[in-house]
Amino acid sequence: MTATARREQAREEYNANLRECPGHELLSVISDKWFTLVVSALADGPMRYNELGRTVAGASQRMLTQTLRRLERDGFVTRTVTPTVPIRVDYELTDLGRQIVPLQRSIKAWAEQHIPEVHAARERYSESEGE
Amino acid sequence: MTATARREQAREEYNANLRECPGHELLSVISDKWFTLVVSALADGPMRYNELGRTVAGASQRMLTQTLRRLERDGFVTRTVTPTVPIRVDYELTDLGRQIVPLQRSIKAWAEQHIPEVHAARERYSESEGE
DNA sequence: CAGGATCCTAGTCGATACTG
DNA sequence: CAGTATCGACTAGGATCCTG
Repeated sequence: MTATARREQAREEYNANLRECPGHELLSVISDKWFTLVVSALADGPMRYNELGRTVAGASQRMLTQTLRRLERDGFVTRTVTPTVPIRVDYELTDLGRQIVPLQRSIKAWAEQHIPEVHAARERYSESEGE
Repeated sequence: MTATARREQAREEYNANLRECPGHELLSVISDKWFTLVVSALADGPMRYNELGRTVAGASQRMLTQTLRRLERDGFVTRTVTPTVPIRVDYELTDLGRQIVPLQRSIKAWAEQHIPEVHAARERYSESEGE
């Protein structure tokens, strides 16, 4: 089992390296299913929790909360609680949050330009490989 | 159960929309754990299967094969079989594959510039929230 | 050499129900 | 209103063994 253990350790070290790589770390953050949606929803201005839930329709409460917590933790949004009754919570992009919008746009631009080629490639592939 | 069914359908429609959105589709492709590694390995020139396995150390055979198949299917790499004994298979970036390198670089650039801010935000967060 | 097939586990995600 | 807690379904990913 020594070989197995050694492999496992190698893999973990490798994963650790990957996690430390800024590029991959950022990718894992922005490729989150809801990240982009929430950020672009907030790009137009601050929003309250339920308002976000309606705008980003499709997100369960759990996912919305989780995404917002992550965004707050990573410094992309601020969370402002107004302890009225009923309570009011506003989310707003930080400077960092606003700075990621251009990057998202360039990704989107690349996608719109080249995704058709990907689709074409897929069709050729499934054609030649049968079904 | 009608309400449940309706919600489920709404969610699936939403997911379908997301999948049709080029931006998210691209993100789901390039955020794959091994995609970037394989592409940048191939950026220096064609490589054989085992060669790739060594360069992208940490990938299991299964993942390597899976990633390569996806890359081939999506038109990012070509797979060339030379039926010698033993068999030889070369992988090489296509034009499309080469065109994604600049995008990866701009993502990496953003990451290297701003990830430190994310880390700082995380420290503040875990400090203030205890633990 | 370059994979395919199989099994298995750890984490992800959504639904549901409950709370300050 | 803005969440938290818990549960089950699902699946991605790795290990392992086998083949043309």
